[in-house]
Amino acid sequence: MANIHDVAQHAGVSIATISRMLSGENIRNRAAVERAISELGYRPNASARGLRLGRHHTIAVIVPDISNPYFAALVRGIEERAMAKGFRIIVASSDEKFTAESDVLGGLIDAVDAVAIVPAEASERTRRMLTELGKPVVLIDRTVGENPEFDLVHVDNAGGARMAAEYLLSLGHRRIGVISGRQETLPGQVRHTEFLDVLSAAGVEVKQEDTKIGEFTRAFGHQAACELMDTSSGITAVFVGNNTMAQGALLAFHAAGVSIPGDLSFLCFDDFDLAELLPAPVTVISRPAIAEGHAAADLLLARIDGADAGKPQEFRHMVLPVKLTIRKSCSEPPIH
Amino acid sequence: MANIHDVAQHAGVSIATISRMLSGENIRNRAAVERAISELGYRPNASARGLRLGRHHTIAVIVPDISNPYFAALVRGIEERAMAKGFRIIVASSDEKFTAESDVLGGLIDAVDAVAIVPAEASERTRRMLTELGKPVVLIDRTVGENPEFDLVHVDNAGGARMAAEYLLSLGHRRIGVISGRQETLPGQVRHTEFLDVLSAAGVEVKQEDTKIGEFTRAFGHQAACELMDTSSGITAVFVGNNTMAQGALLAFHAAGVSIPGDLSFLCFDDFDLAELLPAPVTVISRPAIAEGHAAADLLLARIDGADAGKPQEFRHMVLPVKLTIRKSCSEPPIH
DNA sequence: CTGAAAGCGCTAACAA
DNA sequence: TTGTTAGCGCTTTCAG
Repeated sequence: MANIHDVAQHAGVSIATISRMLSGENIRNRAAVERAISELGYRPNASARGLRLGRHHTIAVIVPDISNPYFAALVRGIEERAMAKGFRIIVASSDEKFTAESDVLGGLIDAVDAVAIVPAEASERTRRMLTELGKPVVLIDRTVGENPEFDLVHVDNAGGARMAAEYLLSLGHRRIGVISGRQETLPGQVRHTEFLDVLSAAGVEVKQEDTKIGEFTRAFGHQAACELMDTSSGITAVFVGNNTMAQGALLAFHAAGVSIPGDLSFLCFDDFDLAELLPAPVTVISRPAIAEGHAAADLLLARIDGADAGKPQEFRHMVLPVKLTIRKSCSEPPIH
Repeated sequence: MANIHDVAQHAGVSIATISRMLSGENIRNRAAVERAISELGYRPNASARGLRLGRHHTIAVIVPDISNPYFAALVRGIEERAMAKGFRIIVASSDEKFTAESDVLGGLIDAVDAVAIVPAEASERTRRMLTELGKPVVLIDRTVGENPEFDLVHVDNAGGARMAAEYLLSLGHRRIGVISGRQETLPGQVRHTEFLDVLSAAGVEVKQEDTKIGEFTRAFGHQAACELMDTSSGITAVFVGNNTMAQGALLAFHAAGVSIPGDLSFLCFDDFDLAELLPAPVTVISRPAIAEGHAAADLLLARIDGADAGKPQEFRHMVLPVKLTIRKSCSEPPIH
């Protein structure tokens, strides 16, 4: 581990000269220094530089669960942009727990320049914790507290829910079930209410017993589907709020021998691998996870530059489009 | 951002006392210091500590692509164990490129204590690059060069391939196609040759034209399946070396209207989500990605401790078991 | 264009 | 048990 002193000695100059060359200044015998650097395999020490500069070329990325394909793709998007600008990322999973986020960020914050987070809670304490970090923050997919002073990236949840509702309506469905995620989250809440609003405007009300709200998990999706089959025999279509719940629900319907779309039309948010290969290739509202990652990283990188340049910036909200991918899991309701 | 001086002043002691308390020593008025710390919201600066100690409580994790579900699960496993021991992880995707690995690690190495990597190449230059890092390294899933002096975690590829071959043989298949990944990688090579060896021992030879070798990608899997359909009409079963290639192949067979297992039995390495929901739920050799991550992190953490304690350790190879999950994509060959 | 020296925040001798 | 101090590797004044 050669350090700057070794290089200086090797090249017969002072350490200041090395440092200057590394930061792009012109020096007299650049050739000798370059040779010394490559001969010794010198790499500036990141900790020393971070300590001195207060900048670490590192972004903290906190997601609920890195092993969820959607979040993995999101992280990939952030990583691509960050790497391109010479930044690296520290990744942590929160398991949807505020305390995990808080602990991780507490121990991390003075080693990173910015934070990209899919927050577990929309709570006030989350907003406060993030504000107190004193570093650029971008919220992804979900908001937090009231008027958060952060950049924000999410997809057009309302538009997606609207397309879903209109599509189901256009096929003739009038008795529809809904499986939605936690209403304390932005996507959980917006997708749910917007979907119901569109139906309602068309004179279609979703019954209490046809509405299931819970965690964004495969387990809850499964449970909700089972409950729907138990208690409400009348629905002809179901709308599910995300991919993990959708997988659970699909498994439950399949196990119970419910034919899709013969007995039940199925529509959900988020695409997934192999969707085309299912017996009834599933129709989805898909969103661009990688692009969301790109947008989030761009926002952060811009703000880091801005902080350097001393120019304050407005907080920006980026809303990315979703699209309705029609496959074969929805049809007209069965005739009675 | 309060620092140790602020705390010392606030509590009326010297900075050394603070530092001591933080490292668990007994001090006289611990109460006052604790109060000062929480009032000022003091957090020791990670860069300063890293610079001073040369230890960073950080592990670099390099995988080919974090958005691949298998690698995402692997990272999750590493993360779980690392976090539990107070370590954090820096994640980077290499896109199967040596240069990316080398660049990333070069810029990273003096900010981390150890490296977990799924290396892109089994090449000698990879072995050398990793050795020159001078830090604990664990290789996951693949080896590198000859007699690498690293810990190694992988699954029982040979056993899995053997089970696959025996299962297909037991169903009566005699003309079998193989789609395998890059032979420069451990799993690519072992799965391929072991599979062929078992068949060969049973007197079954796989024809040249029924063997497709390429990248571990969805695109290659698709292409290979298409080629198989074009050139070799005689195969009754196909064995695919991993999940991404399997997805591509499945898509191709489906598009061509090949019925599984009616026309063709299908068996692959790696489980995937929704496998049970496919028209022919696919039979797989599945491996424990999270457990591999746990094992890798444990090895690294032990070695970091060992380095501290000055006790040298043997390099350890951990081989985790795989299992044959029989679903419905394999049957007896069609009768002619 | 260059070098000497201060100091980022912390830990670990060393002295008391 | 405590305080003083050197120094981890680097960047950046300040003089030259």
